[in-house]
Amino acid sequence: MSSSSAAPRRGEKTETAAAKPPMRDALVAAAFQLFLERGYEQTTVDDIVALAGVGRRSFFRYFPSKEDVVFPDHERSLADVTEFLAAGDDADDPVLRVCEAVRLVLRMYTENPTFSVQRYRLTKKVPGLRAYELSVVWRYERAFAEYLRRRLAGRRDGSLQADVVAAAVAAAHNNALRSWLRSDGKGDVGTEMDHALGYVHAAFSPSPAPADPGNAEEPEDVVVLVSRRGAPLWRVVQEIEATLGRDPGQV
Amino acid sequence: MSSSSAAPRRGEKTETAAAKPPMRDALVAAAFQLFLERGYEQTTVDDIVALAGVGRRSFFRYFPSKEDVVFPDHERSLADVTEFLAAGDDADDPVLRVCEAVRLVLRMYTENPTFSVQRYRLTKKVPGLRAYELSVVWRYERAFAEYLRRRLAGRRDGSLQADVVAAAVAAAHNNALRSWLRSDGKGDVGTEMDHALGYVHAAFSPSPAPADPGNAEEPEDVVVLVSRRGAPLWRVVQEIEATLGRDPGQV
DNA sequence: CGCCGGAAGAGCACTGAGTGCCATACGGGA
DNA sequence: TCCCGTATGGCACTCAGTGCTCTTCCGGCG
Repeated sequence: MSSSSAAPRRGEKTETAAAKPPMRDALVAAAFQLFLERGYEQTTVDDIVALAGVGRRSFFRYFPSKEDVVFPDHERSLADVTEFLAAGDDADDPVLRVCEAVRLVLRMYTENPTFSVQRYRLTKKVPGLRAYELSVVWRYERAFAEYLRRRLAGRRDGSLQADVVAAAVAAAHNNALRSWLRSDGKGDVGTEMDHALGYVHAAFSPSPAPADPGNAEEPEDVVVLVSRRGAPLWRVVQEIEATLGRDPGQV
Repeated sequence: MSSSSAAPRRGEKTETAAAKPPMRDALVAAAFQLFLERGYEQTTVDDIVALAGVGRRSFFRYFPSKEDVVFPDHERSLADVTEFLAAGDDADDPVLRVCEAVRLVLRMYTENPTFSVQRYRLTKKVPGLRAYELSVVWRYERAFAEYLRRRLAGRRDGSLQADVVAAAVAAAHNNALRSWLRSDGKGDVGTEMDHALGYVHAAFSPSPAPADPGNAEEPEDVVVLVSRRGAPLWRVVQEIEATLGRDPGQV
């Protein structure tokens, strides 16, 4: 019901990664059936394992906590994202690379729209699940920020830029995703996501100094002119400082 | 040890809000003493109440969960932030208003540096506390985003801008705050915070249409020119679209 | 002076999540 | 057939969190 595994026979070991045991899927299916019937908090782990016909101890072998059964694919998705970022070429725009990475996360949601919508309804109602989802999203954001920190190393305010851009990309992703989930998975998320990411990318001057000259990408020319009157003076000074410091020699 | 209450005598009711019972502070003090001695997870609630000399049930009267005792001031701080944002004039720059609001959060940390540093060391080590802190930060971010959503209503991509700006402001705040906490509370957080917020504010063209003409602030003139070659065409189109759509008539 | 009523706390029993440990069943290889 | 590693089931236990009741304290009031 939940994931993409296609009937791995028991005991079969695929050469690359672990084949998903059917028990895991059975637990997810049983859990969601009960969660949708009675609600998350009204369902105990004993109820789930009773419906799935397995022992209680087995549940916690597959899911470290009751909350984990609601997000069965995030571990793999997070691994995909970090791998994707680690495999990146040093020539491409770091911000764009993160935008590409966040589309991997989106893909995990769109692979199974009905499941994602059901889960969204759950997380919207249950505070505990909302908190858990936050910690999941935070791990993606950390992966983005650490990648950007590596790529922006040496740049002035590189650490700050990494954190802010990672948060902005994640927020844009969440905005488009939630809009899509609210509409029951109808509409074109991809386009909406690109629009949101385009907004973020335009807001932050990307302009990486390409390590490999002669590659396909040329650095962007960005001009930012900020003029303010009547505002608190210290604010203006900081804005100018930040604008100038964002990428020296470019403004 | 923890908060700012100055010995409210028992039974005394201040006219405005609830006077803080000393038991609450005693519980926080006992909890932190044990947390620092043996660690968070190695300390049970029974240990805390035994040290504080109160009944176990009383602990949960003051703190809904064991995690809450680590963040005893956030509820008040969150209330301050929402109140501050609700009291805002419709004339001022919404992004700057949020930047001011986030300084209220910073103030809560700087009011008691040693306490904040101790808590930072705890949250850095304990995953459960990290998750809890995320949910706390998320509530601030939601307050920012909802305020911005109100102020940017009607604007194209107003909801998106609200989410992204709120996330960026929160990320800038966290970046400066964490840097300060890592250095044991030494250094000038305020300046660092202003620098980070200035970066965020410069990245997003703030330009509110002032509801009250003739107020102190004039709208900013912002010109953003993005030129890219060799990049995926759809990306360029989205960037231009996002840049143009950010505030019609301004670019 | 004694009674009363509400608020704050203590004590207790209970549910449910999560863990450690051991027994058992299955399946492949020697 | 035996052996061994793995997957699973079955306890028993700790601990967070909750509902309930009883007590205590305190201020007001007849």
